[in-house]
Amino acid sequence: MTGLVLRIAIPSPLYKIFDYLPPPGCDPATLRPGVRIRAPFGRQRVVGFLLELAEDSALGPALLRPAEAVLDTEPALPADVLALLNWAQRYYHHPPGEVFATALPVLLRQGEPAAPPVISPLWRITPAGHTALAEAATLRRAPAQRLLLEHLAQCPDGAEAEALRPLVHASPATLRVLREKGWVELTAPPLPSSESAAAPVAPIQPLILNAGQAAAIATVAAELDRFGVFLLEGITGSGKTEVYLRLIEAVLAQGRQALVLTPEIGLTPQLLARFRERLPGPLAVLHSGLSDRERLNAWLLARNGNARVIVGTRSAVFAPLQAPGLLIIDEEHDASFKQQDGFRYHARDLAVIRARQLGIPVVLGSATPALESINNAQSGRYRLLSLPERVGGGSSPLIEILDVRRQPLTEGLSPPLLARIRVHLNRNEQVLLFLNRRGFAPVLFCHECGWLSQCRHCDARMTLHLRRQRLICHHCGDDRAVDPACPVCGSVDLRPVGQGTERLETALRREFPTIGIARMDRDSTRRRGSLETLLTDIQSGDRQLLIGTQMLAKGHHFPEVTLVGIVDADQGLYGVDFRSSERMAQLILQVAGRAGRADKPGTVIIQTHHPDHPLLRTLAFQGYPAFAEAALAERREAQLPPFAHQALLRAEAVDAERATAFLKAARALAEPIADGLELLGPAPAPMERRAGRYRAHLLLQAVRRPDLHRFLDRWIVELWALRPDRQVRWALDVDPTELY
DNA sequence: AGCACGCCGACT
DNA sequence: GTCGGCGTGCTC
Repeated sequence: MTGLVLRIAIPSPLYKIFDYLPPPGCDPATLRPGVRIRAPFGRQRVVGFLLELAEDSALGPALLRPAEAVLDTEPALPADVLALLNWAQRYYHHPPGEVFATALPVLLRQGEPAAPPVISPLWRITPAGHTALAEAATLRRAPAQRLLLEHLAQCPDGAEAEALRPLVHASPATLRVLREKGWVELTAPPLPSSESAAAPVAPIQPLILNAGQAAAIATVAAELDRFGVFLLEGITGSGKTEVYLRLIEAVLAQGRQALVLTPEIGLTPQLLARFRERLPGPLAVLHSGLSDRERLNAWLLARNGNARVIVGTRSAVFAPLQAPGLLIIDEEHDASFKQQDGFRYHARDLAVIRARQLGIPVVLGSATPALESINNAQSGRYRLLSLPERVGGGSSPLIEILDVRRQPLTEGLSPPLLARIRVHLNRNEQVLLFLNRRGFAPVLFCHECGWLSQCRHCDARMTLHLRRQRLICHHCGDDRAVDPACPVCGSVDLRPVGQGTERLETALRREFPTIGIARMDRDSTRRRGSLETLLTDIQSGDRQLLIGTQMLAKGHHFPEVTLVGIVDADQGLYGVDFRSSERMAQLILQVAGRAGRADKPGTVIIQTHHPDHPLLRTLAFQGYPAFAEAALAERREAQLPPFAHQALLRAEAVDAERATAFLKAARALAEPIADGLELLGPAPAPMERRAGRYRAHLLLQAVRRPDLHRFLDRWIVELWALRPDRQVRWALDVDPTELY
């Protein structure tokens, strides 16, 4: 008999839960699972998370230290998030302390009190402001002020500063000026009590829905009170967002909340503006661009129910909700939902688990669903909702395959593609070229001695960035000046090999000297605000030719684009990863979906050296569903996911031998208990050396998921007991999506 | 991961 | 004589 023992998740990478005695003189009533606890840990003090109370400890009672203080009066996380984290910890076999820490905003992890959130004040136009706006003469020379004033005139309830930010360049300064003139004022918003928030929202102006939208809404709306996974498949422009909005309105009318997850780049000001405009009350937004304080504030608004709609990226799947009613995952196929380091969870998969635990629906939306999701729909685990038509009619873009074999390419562009570009430019239409490789050229090569711009730390070449005059490794970030001569033989005959967006831009400027060109990639949009400027220029028609990487494939729509060129589809066709063709297909269609509108459908031209590739042809001539069908058939044949389930043990070390030795030992432990499993490896990772470390893999595969997890439950314990030397870093990745 | 301890080499 | 390099061990 020990008395009360606290089981605490301590933020450390150890595969353990730690037992403590209650803090001296603490009221046992405060010890509820989910409260944060400050405790001594080794020589430090940390903030842990109370998982459960127990009567005794496997460790002798004499060895337990008392915790220091209970930091919360109420659990920091609601029961459903605790249940989700417990599930995720067991499923992903990740150290509990790190799992529980990911669900808390940084400030709470550091022990900050969870004080009530601050609701941002609202900016509102004053009567004097209305008068000023009515006089034509005023503000003629202050367009930014005028824009804000006009916008606020349309918002009788006022608007958050954050919502005004995208409208003009320096909105805080402009607002300050307007306030000094007495034309706008700052008002405290009414604090929405849960009752008033629960009241049905005012009916919105009826917008005509097409049959697919109406059916999708009706189907989900009829089942808001129970668990169900709905795969909402609809091409770009088919009105998925409208379906989300209607369902959210239905959930709000029941006094419940909706949680919407989007890819990081998908969380655009346009999307948020549309949500703010349509949905009542403050919107809680959770993404990586927030300060710790803003993030905590939004998180608390979600938890106490002041925010009825929560929009966020991956980690928002753990957002606390006061009355959860609906989960939505937009662009559910997007790779950014899978965390690629540390706790490698998949937010889409966890959203499904969370919805099941809560007994509420979850909607997965995409124009190009993941093959896993399509398979789940076919097997009846998910319900498929299709939006086959574009809103306002119009057809999908026509896709053409352009055989570039034996064609004279100018910087990667074939004569037929150049001719087509010219036709569209002459018609004063916009053209978009997609090339998923930034920089000028992926390699610099010495024609004299064969030297290549090899990275010192990786098995990769350094990319030439001509404008910045640097060679940059896109894998480790190493960066050095470009020598005018070969570092080995001194020859000045250095040649850039292959194409990047920078080179494409240069070539097109030469080819079309009078045309405005916009390049959108991480390099050209690095400066804050430059992306916005570029988008404005594109919308105004100043730039007729758009070049970009996948940055261009997400979020933004370019209605005046009538021709899309996929400069190089070949990387995706025979990639090292079995998912590369799926990703290429999704990317092509995402890019295609950026273009055109109902009365001006776009054309997509795919340049390839493999015009007979069956999957590429299926995609081009029969569309994504047929492509998915064919790709799934190949996966089934090869016994690859989703027809098999994988886990990947990764190891890396400066010294290759140590990494492999660990994986060999891990394999030896696995063999006697690997019933129903296939073990592959240890094998070097596709890029064996990266950032100065050698990386190797052991892949585990099972046809039946329970076999895999029964195995992992036993194996993970033995792996931790292996205690490889400190040089080796290892991690288990359950359901890996990237095999590099 | 942190953090301390501990044991060897080159500095004011 | 000490400062500091990083190998090793531990964290309820």
